[in-house]
Amino acid sequence: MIQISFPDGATRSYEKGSSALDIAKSISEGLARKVLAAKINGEVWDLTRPIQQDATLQLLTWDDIDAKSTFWHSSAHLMAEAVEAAFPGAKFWVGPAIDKGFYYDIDLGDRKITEEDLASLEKNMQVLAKQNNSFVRIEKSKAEAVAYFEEKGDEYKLDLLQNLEDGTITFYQQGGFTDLCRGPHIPHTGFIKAIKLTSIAGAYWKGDEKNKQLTRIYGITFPNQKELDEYLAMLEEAKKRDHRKLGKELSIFTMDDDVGPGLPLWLPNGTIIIEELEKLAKETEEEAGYKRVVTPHIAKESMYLTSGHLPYYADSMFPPMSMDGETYYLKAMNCPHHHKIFDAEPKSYRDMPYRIAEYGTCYRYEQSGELFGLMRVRCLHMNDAHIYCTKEQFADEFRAVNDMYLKYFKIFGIDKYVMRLSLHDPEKLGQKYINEPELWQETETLVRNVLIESNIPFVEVKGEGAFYGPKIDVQIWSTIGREFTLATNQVDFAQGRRFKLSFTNQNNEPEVPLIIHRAPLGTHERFIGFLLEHYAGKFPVWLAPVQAKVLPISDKFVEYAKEVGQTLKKQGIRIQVDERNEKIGKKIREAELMKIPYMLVVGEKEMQENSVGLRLQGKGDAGMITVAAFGEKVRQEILERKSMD
RNA sequence: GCCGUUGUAGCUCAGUGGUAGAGCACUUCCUUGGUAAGGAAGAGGUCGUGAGUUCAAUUCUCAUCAACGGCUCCA
Repeated sequence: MIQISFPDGATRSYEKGSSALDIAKSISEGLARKVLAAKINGEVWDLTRPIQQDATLQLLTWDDIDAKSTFWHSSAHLMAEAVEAAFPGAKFWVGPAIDKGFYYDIDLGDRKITEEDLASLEKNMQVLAKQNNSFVRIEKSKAEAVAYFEEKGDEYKLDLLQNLEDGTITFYQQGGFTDLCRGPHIPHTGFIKAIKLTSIAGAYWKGDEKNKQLTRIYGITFPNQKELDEYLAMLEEAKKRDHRKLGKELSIFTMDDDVGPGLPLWLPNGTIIIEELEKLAKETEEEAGYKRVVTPHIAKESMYLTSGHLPYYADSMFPPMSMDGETYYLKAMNCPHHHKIFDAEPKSYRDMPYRIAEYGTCYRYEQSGELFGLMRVRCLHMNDAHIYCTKEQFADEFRAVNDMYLKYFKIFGIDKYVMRLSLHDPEKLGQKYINEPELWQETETLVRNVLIESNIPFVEVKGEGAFYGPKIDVQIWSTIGREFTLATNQVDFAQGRRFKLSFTNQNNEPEVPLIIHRAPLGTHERFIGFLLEHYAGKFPVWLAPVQAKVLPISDKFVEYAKEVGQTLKKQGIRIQVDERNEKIGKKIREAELMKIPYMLVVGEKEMQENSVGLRLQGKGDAGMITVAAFGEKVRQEILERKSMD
């Protein structure tokens, strides 16, 4: 007998070799029908795999994230079975579960799969699923496994095998499909009731662009049709929040073929948001002891050789231009210019920390396939600043920058983000990272400690650092699930020396400053793209391009509406008057669609009482209010940069 | 940059080997209406661009540009 302990603390005895499914059945038949996989001693197992020793057991149903992964991984196998039937000889690389669904990378040889094929694959998957084929775990020795795939001529699986240790290799088989696979899997295909193959894409083998491109098919499955329908409906909802769609609807920005890809044109509405953000940044930075600077958009090649950017990033800078025998580049970053400002006048320890800030315009030649609305562009306006400080000042300065981030996030109500401590990869020292192993260690520890001391939750990621030092990136996800770095806070121990920057310390010796690069509001492009999605276009009053719109009931009240408009405009409120000869319902509808926070309906009653009929966007009629009281209320909300309830 | 898809009016989208259509938006007129679309008329497109096939191309072929879904990249 073996002892099985359950999550609630209970322990029960079972016969040696019992499976998790046997145990589930012993508890209840209903549970046994629902359960998809089991966690044995914290490791996810097939339900049918015999348990030979005492263990802790957790039965996993659809609600559990590990069960979903198992379910989707099994669905990938089911899809592979359908693909193999439709494209005999197809070779399979890997087919993992992902956040939402699964994919499989496939080498189809010369054949091509099209969107139309997806429908027939889906149908065949339905048929195969209904056969309730079991996922059978088969153990083989490595030699047997190698022989099997050599016979099959499958170089992909042979490659996978190479990296596996000698010993037992597991295969899984369902219906007519067998695959090298670590598992685990759900008991049988019958659980998969609702299937949607979502897209076809190219994907480089092993993610390396020098390798052959495989065909990747993405899909998602559910244990019932209802959940699939809900999922598809949710995707539709997400599309409505897409900043590209909202940006057009709300006249925030536009793109034009003649201007060029990735070069957004900011329309008047978008420009208002830009200016409000800059106002916020300038106030905040002024308060935090930054000085403002302005630098040119171009610089000579020599400066980027000094900075060390050129060898690392030449490919993603716009090609150089030649003038008077000199080579110039459009700037892709502001730091070298700022270093030159630091260097323009001699500095002593009394000048430190020296903080300079600029909304710098940068140009980056992002690969054409990478451009994405406002989130990934070729012309960007960065909320940039550089802090030059002594080693002793570093921790305080770095902490102050983090605090500034948190202050901003509070204003914008940003709570869904991940702070990522991005470190170097020791294997790439000298290639992707400056070859200073000890300095890396030292600064990474410094940054980590600041985060720990400030009680900021974070994750560490190797190989994501800048070439000159570690950094903290704030990661966000667009409504369609793409990941972006919204803001960044970086340490730089390299450029100070490269630019021969120094200050005179208290011992009258020259000392190289540490540099902090920071951009809490990221770039206008990405930040506004993010805000559009974050607020679903419903900007708080202080950011809203039009803060209130006066809607006269009929022509008779246009004069009064204009008066109200003038009064509020004088108070600094961004206001419009809808003078058109339209019914009030239509004026309201359009103001609602433009997501204008306050609609001021004016007619006979309001005119007599020097009032407006207040309507709140998305909430409806809020009753009468005097013009004076409304002006006071809105001025206060703007001043506080109040977020909408 | 790579794989795949798409490109028709300001927007959303139909459609055809014989030089194009709807709804909304726009203009004018009628209507003066109290909280999400009042009515009528009108104007608006060299069908992304270039070349080829054809008597004839928006439609077929090729190239190119751009957008979209991914991959790679992201100072």
